[in-house]
Amino acid sequence: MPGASTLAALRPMPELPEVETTLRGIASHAVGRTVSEVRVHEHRLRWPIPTDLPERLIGRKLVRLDRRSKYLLFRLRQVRPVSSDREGTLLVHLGMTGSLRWYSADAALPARRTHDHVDIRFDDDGVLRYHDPRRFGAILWLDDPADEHPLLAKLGPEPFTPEFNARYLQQALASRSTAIKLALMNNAVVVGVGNIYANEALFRAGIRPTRASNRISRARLERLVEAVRQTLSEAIAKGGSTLRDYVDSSGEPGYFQLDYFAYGRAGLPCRVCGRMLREARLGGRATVFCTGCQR
DNA sequence: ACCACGACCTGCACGC
DNA sequence: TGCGTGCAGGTCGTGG
Repeated sequence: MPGASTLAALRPMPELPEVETTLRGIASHAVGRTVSEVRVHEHRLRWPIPTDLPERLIGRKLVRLDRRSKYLLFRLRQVRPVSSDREGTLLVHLGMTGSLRWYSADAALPARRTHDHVDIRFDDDGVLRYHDPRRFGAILWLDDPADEHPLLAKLGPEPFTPEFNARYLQQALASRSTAIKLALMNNAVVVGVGNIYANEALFRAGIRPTRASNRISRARLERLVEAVRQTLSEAIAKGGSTLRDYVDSSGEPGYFQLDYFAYGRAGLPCRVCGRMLREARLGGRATVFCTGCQR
């Protein structure tokens, strides 16, 4: 068990693996259910939760649950009072401290705690509860086609699709002299890479976070693409890194965490070469790297 | 067109 | 002990 200060330094946030883990946890319970009740206790998130959210959701059946970038997209189709092809999308973003937890009907729903902002009840009496201390998250209703919504329209490729490859990256970065770490975290370049995984992927790829984006060889971009995928997929496989605030959809405090090479390790010896890891600030974010392993 | 940075928000660690 | 300060971080919006 690491000391308390170490834990604090390693407090992960809902990055893509955590969002993916949440999706998988919820989908098995909620898909196919119809919304029966919606309670909004606090509407002040990043944007106000629409006041008509209950009437939008009630009587609609969750037909699919998708993820685009770090957005969870609940596809809902009208079934009551009359069935129709009307479909809409509930968009949920966890911000930095948000979590969604499913409470099955088998047990009594626990009393609301501080920062429990929304309850969505389904026809089997299961409840999806949104919790978000810092309220950086978002809950919005999108009329279809949701993909044309401004929040989704200009997003870059998903890291696991074939579109995200070294050729694409080289072209996307060709006109950018900005630091590669900032480019990686730019959602127009590729989605789903936040601060933690940007640090880790760059370490694994052997690329200095401050390096100019358009000064990286194709071969090294190949390595970067692989590093991004490996870092994310390892984290997903481990159930998402878990942090103080983040709880997965069943409420288990995740004890899974990537063995970080860089993130949160400034001043500690590099696990590969032993040199002391350096810290810089890039775009206001903690940036950790090894002067020996990363060029 | 591009880029840097402020703002949003709470909880926690830290120093005086 | 208690208080003030800074940091954590996703991402939109703004100003350069």
